[in-house]
Amino acid sequence: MLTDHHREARRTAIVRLLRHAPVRRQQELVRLLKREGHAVTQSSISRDLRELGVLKHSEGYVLPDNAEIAARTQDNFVTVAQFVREVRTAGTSITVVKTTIGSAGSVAAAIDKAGWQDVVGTVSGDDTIFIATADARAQSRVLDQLRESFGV
Amino acid sequence: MLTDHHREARRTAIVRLLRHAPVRRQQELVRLLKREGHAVTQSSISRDLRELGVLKHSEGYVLPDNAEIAARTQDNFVTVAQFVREVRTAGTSITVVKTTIGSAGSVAAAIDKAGWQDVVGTVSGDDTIFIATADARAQSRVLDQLRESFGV
DNA sequence: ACGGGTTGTGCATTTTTATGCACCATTCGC
DNA sequence: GCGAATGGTGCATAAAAATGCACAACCCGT
Repeated sequence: MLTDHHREARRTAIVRLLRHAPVRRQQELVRLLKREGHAVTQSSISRDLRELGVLKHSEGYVLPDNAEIAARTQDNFVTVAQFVREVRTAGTSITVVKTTIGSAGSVAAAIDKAGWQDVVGTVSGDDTIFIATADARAQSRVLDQLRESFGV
Repeated sequence: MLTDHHREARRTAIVRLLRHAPVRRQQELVRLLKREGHAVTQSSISRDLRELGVLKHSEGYVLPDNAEIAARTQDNFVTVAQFVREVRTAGTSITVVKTTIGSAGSVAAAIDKAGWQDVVGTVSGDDTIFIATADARAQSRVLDQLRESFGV
């Protein structure tokens, strides 16, 4: 049995995949998830979709609105991940996250709420977030977590 | 092979049934439709739902929004039927339709658009429509058509 | 009147989705 | 440390939905 974390990470990936392109069959979703490192069968996917409140249209699966998604996952990032455009390092202590215009505040709030130990602090403008870390090693761990959370 | 009219009448009934209560299986819809006089099998229902753009949620079928429904049926009444509360005769030449507040105009427009020969004219207030007919026989035919169109 | 084309439908089957059951890992209480 | 409870998962299968095919009815052009 895997951990809750694996399940939540998979469900976050499902949401992202469904936003990205139409998926018409659960087996197709199994294949796409496998490509991302999530080994899972159709029966678990069926349960995930039901618990996420996803709808089935003849042309593909449709996500419920963001409020419902947020309520049904334990992932702070699932509803803001879509606004993240780019994650890059600047030197050894600053990590920069670019978002869509106007969304930096929401994304920064989600990062703060995650309470990552390695984050010394964050500051956000309109479409840019600076994340400060103590050193390059901490920066590297934060980068990994950002990439996992936002799927970039 | 039945006529287009039968198909459209059945699809209007499907929309009304799905608004009324949750339906989780196509076979259940077959049964509900049969109760209303529509003899049809699961395979035709599957096609109807696809062509109406209906979505499947784990707790039941979900209608797309009204604009999409209107575009996918040939029925003027399908989107306004839900606002009709009561249909009664007043004497032998007037039929009164009660609607939700503010909706009488939309419902009256749909009746006008239907172009029923027996309708001499209509007048609508905020939540009430008067439909004039030449005589009791014409009134009876209009009543039948109203009941069929609005499912009351 | 006839033939061809189109469309709706049901039957039977295929495909897809949901679920019962068993197993395993983790957590918690004693 | 151990046993019980809980929860996630896959396997196999049941249930549900989608679809290929054949047929029939209607419409239209000749």
